[in-house]
Amino acid sequence: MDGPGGWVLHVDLDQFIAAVEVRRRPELAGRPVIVGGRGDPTERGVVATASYEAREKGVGSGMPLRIAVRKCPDAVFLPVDKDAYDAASAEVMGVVRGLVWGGAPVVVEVLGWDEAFVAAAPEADAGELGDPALFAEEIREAVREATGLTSAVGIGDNKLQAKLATGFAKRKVSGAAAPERTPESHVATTGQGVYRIGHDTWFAEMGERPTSALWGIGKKTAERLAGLGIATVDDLARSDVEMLAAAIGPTTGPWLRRLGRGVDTSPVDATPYVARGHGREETFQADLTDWADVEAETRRIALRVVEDVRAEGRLVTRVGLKIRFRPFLTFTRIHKLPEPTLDPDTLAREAVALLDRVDKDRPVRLLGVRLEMVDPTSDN
DNA sequence: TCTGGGGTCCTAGGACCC
DNA sequence: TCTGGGGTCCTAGGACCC
Repeated sequence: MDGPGGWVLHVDLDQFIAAVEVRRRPELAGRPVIVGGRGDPTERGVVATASYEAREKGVGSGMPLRIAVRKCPDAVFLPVDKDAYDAASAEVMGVVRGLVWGGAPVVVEVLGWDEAFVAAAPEADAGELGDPALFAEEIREAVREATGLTSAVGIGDNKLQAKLATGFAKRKVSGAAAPERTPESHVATTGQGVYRIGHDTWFAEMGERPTSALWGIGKKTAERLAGLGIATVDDLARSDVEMLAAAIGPTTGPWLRRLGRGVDTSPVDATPYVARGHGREETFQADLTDWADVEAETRRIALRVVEDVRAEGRLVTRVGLKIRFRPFLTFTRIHKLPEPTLDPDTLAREAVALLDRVDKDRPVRLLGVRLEMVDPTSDN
């Protein structure tokens, strides 16, 4: 549901991880800061976030730390501190949830550490909502005042549009060139850090962009679409839905076309997130060559995941194993248990048993264990 | 690439049953 | 053997996102 005003807002914190680190260590302000792995750029690991100063040197998310340190040798490297980001995120989301719009507390759907959709509650007074851009500024100011963290806010007629609008808002904040605009869509432009896309401006904003600009279309899907003669959002919007269904899949094909048209009917849903499962995986600093070590590490990781799952008290129905061999060959194996259980030894043995279903002839780079839990909304 | 870790959802194919 | 047609369950992998 989009709420009484029909608007959806999307809040996205600026440089969240780097900002949290700089907030608690102000002496880092203005320096290139790279957060990733254990904070040691000689180890295996990738960049989680790079500050603007590091980005200017060509460092970006997902880049191996060993490459990042070459591009930016004077950067400060910090380990990923999940607990700190969890806490900062809870601070921010608490502020957002406390906001009132149209006389009622807003509906907030948290997307991750640093993002949330916001909509007016069904019981809000539509006549009192006013300009959504003003409320967007109110969100940004409330978050900044309470936490010291800055953000951008996108406004849309649905979640898809709001999410994409935030990207445009950030482009303005970071000082990069604003997206090209038609005279009509220029009207939609609001202050720094806020941007609106609606059905009225969708094709002017998005039509000529590549399909990969859409939320949900990555490199692979963009390439597949290009193979079908679909390069831009306009092309996708005009594509034949039967052809897409046949070429891409009965669910995904039609969904892609809806993306191209800026259509998204999914509601802003404040229901607390319930995980399907939990997993842990670990890339070893040195590949494991002794199979006894592989079994011992699998057991250790499995027991860690059991602890995570036990915290929720839901029984485990499936046990999955992920193994990555040198050089980068990845396999998954999964097994449905005859009976759901939470017994650590049983689950660890199930994980180790899955190792028998892969070849044991190469050094092991990564091991992962995933435990899927009973669906809380059904009997099993 | 020197290529993390935590998730979600979808698809395809095989097994199995009637 | 010149080997039906669904429907459902299970597994492996792909793709995407933060």
